[in-house]
Amino acid sequence: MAKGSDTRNRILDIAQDAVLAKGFDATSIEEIVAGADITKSGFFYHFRDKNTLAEALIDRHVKTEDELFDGLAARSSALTDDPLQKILIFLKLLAELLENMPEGHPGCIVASAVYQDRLFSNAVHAANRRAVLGWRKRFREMFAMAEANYPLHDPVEIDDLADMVSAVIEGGLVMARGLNEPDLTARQILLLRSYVKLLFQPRV
Amino acid sequence: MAKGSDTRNRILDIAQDAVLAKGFDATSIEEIVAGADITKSGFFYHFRDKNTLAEALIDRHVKTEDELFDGLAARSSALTDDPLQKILIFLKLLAELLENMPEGHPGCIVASAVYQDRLFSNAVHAANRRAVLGWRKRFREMFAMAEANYPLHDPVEIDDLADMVSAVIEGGLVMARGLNEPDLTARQILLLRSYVKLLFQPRV
DNA sequence: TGTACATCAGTGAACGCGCGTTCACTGATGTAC
DNA sequence: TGTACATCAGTGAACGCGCGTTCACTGATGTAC
Repeated sequence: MAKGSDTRNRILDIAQDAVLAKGFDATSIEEIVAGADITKSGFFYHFRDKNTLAEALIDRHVKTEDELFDGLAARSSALTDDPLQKILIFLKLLAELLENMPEGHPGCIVASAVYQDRLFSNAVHAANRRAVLGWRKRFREMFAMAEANYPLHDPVEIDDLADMVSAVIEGGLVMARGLNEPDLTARQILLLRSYVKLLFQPRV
Repeated sequence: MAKGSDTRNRILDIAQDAVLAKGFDATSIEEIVAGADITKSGFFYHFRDKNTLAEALIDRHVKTEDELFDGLAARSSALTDDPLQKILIFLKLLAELLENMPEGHPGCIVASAVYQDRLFSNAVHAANRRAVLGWRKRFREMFAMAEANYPLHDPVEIDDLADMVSAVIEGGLVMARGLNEPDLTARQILLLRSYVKLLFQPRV
């Protein structure tokens, strides 16, 4: 009944949930195939081995997240022409989105892989690296536009600022999990937004 | 020759390195005892099971880190009486410290456990929670002192600000690992410092 | 000071179970002529 | 339109290995009388 690519996506869905809940290593192929209602050999038809699953998981996750960020950027661009306001709206929308996303926020898969990296193949390592560099590039462009229009009130590197978006998200997710306070990440994003405001915004 | 507590600490040292390198699950008791030059049964004399090792690892790590933070706080207190300056110096010292600590920074063990938590017993979970709450309490006190003396230039919660220190450290470590840029974390701390300055410091 | 017993810090061998992976095979669908 | 072959999306059984854990035992040190 189900086509091959359906099964493959079902495997990825189930695997993602499990990996976010308890880590890649603790997620067995056995439990994935039980959830997807296929046999273990069915799994190996779709993925050469467990590393290939990890790679696919990261790549798909990054793609989803990129689309999500693109959407937020488009929405904030539609609301203003000012590059600084665009960032501030973007961060506000991001915080709202994270607040309404109690479990399984984006970012986790990458962080989760980062903390087990010796375990993984170079391909997985590389996928992770691409993901983080992609975030840096995206946010750097946003901040560079703001910097061109507004003088910084403190001399900081735009690249570092770009990384701070990812760092605050990732760190927020770690804290949110450790404390079981799902909205902690959103509040951290709003603090970052406050920083951006103080850093760029002309003083009254 | 070696006393019991020496062996125990040797086990913890070796386990910590391995856990930071590849995660708790991927670290086998076998490899730990090989490094510590004892037999597997020797390990089980010191730790009832693998969960108990995780607990001990977190607790010891938190203790070390608390002492480290206490040291930085004492040094910055010695340099100034002003509560805001104290925070700024503290963050500067922290950044310097992280810069000179290429591998195995503090914070990792907790984050690493956070991302595999379903795997662990409640005791491990609780140890992690205590750790994060301890950080919040420490930094909240520092920021509360500053707030009492300086008006905030943007209305933010002191508790969130306190969490931001931990979040930026944890997030920075994730990014640093993902990109293999060890000094990324230190630079993120300095950005946080810039935020604190802009948020509290009277404008000229 | 000597003896008896207890505790400490382990050893060595064995266990069973779960896991990732392989392999030969299969029924349904697609394609060529 | 029918037949032959190929590909797709799996099944089912078996594998071997590594892992966490257990258990009976041991030599060295500490303590009581």
